[in-house]
Amino acid sequence: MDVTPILESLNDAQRQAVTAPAEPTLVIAGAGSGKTRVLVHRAAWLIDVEGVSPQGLLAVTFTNKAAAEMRGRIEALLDMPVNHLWIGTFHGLAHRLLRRHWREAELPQNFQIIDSDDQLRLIKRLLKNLEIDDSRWVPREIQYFINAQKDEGLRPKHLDDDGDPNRRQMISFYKEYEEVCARGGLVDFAELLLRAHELWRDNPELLAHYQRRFQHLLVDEFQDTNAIQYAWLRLLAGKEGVPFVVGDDDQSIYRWRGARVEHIHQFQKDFPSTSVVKLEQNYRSTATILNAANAVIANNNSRMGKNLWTDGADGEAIKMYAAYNERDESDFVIGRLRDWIDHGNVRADAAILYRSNAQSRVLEESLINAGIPYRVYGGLRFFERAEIKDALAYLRLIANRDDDSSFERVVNRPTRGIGARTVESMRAYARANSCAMWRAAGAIASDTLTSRSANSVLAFLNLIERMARETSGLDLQDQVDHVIHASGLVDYFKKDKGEKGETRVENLLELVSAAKSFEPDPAEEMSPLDEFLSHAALESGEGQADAWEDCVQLMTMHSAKGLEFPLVFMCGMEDGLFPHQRSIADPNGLEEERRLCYVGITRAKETLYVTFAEQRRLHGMDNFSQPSRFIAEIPDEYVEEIRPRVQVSRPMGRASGLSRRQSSIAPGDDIGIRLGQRVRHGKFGHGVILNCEGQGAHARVEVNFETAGTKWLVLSYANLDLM
DNA sequence: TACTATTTAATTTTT
DNA sequence: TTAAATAGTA
Repeated sequence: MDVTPILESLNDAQRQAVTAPAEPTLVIAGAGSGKTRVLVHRAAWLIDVEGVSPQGLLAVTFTNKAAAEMRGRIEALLDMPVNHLWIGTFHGLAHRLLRRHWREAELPQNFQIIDSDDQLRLIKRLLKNLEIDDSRWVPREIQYFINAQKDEGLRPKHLDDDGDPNRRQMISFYKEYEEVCARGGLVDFAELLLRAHELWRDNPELLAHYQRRFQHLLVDEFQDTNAIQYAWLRLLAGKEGVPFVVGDDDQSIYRWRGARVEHIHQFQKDFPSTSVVKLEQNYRSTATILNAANAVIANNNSRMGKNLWTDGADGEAIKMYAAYNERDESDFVIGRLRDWIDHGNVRADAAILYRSNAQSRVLEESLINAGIPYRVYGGLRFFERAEIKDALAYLRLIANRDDDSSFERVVNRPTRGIGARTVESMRAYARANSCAMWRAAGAIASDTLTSRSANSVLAFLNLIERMARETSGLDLQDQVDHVIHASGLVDYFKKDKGEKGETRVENLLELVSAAKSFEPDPAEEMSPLDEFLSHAALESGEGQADAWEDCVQLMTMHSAKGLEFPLVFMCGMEDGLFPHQRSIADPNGLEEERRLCYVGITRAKETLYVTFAEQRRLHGMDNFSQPSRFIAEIPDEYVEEIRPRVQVSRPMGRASGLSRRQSSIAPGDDIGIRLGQRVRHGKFGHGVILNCEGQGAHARVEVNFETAGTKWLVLSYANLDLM
């Protein structure tokens, strides 16, 4: 067996990981150190060299994208398709198990998956049913509570209210929610994982079967596993299994979603024979960028400890720009971007990163003004669009009449004279008789309702039945095509004037082609429609279809994880924004923000800009802020400050700008001032510099004083103190 | 039922 | 500021 292709391109540490013996292995893989490569080569090594059957391997990721990439790269490396290799997301694999063993999992065969949006609607509906004031009990918080419990593997029966009435109410909502889901055959994301775990836990023979089958477990982004995912892995690994997990404790940025970095430590306790391999050589960034990242993350406690290095060049300094306000910041970014593009670079190689989505607005405006094409990541995804969800709801209702979520979604969409009151009486009936809306609708239509609304309701029921009849036996795409028309959705959106309606109709037609290109897996014992619906829930589709054009990339630092760009701007580096206000007080929160900063810095391959605004309009109010503490954590030697456009004097060194050191401004003094600089005047008190002009002894500044208003002052006389 | 005025709240988001 | 959700009105 020639192992050259699998090993030749690897460095020592990577090779050590890839060829590790069949024992639990923990790979700590720094940013850009070849994490995916190690996973891919490990799989190839096991199959090609160790002779493990592809069927004996299970590879788990968090995103569909990562799963697809891994499969593609393994196949490329082995030069053959590996169809029987299970690669998927935690949710995808859990789903597969539940479909196969729906009976043991105590689920109806045609259970449907609901996404977070469906889940939230369902909770709101539930509150209405219980006649609960949803300003006192916020649906989002209930949703968060339920998911947090499920992420921890807890059912209502495991929960204790500790005498806390608030908690007690939450638990009862959780219980209610479960009952509604059970009645409708609905499974949310967290439920997929929890059920799959219980399936194995409660069916030892089944578990034994999978334990025998999957000897080798490959896990990507291990630092992001939540309790239930980890428990699931541990069950599967049992005593004999060989988990091979790859992660980076420094890139754990999803604690708020249940991810627990601690699993990295726990893993070594649970599998005492674990060997640890650290990948620290970085192939992405310049030494300067890596040193900066290392320095920042070194401020965190409780790390595994790791230092990225490269045998490449130092590269250019990190550029820091202190903007006057967010407008100035974005103008600066766009100016630099223009230069860069003018030098023959590709727009798509540049990324603008920010902490929160709201920051994109100003940047977008500047980009539009400058005529630079851009793309914002993280918008609504295809399957999340309202019109698509409408169409899917019809399809789901055809597949499962008991799906109340879908029923309520489309019962009056397009409007067909079934108003809130009618729906309300259906709800009441359904609640009183513990039955689905579908049956309630039938019952009250023949009973309680006025003939007019009864007719409307019957028409709706007939419509669904008719569509079910007419589409049975059709190909998937014909089913979808038929439904979007017969339901009246297409006509309904056509009526919408302007571009919006057009886009919606286009999207609906796009859904038909999505169905057309969808390839059901013959191994799954589901109808193609059920499979398509599950696919739609589990894989919400790409953000935007037109990923073609060469665009500057805008995204949050969270969404940037895993990506890399030659040119990166980190914008809005201000305390309060980044680290975010809501994380600053809590040490754990702050450390997570710092990890996010680490993620951001390590996205850059060659050039990194960090910018902050001294003044920023947030929620319609002007706020003054200090540069992010993370900026101060980057050693001076790696940073070059970019001068403001106004030439008052030299920009103050970083030390003076970022520390509390005070200094008086004297004429001719080299230590100058910047726009946004806070100052104090003997008579006018505290203020902020808005504008500057002139040089040396003639230099004047415009200062906005907190109490005295805005004034122009001659620097040499004003005797301002820098604050 | 649909449109308009008012109120409210404001990280990050795989699946 | 603004977007979304709700309440009120035609």
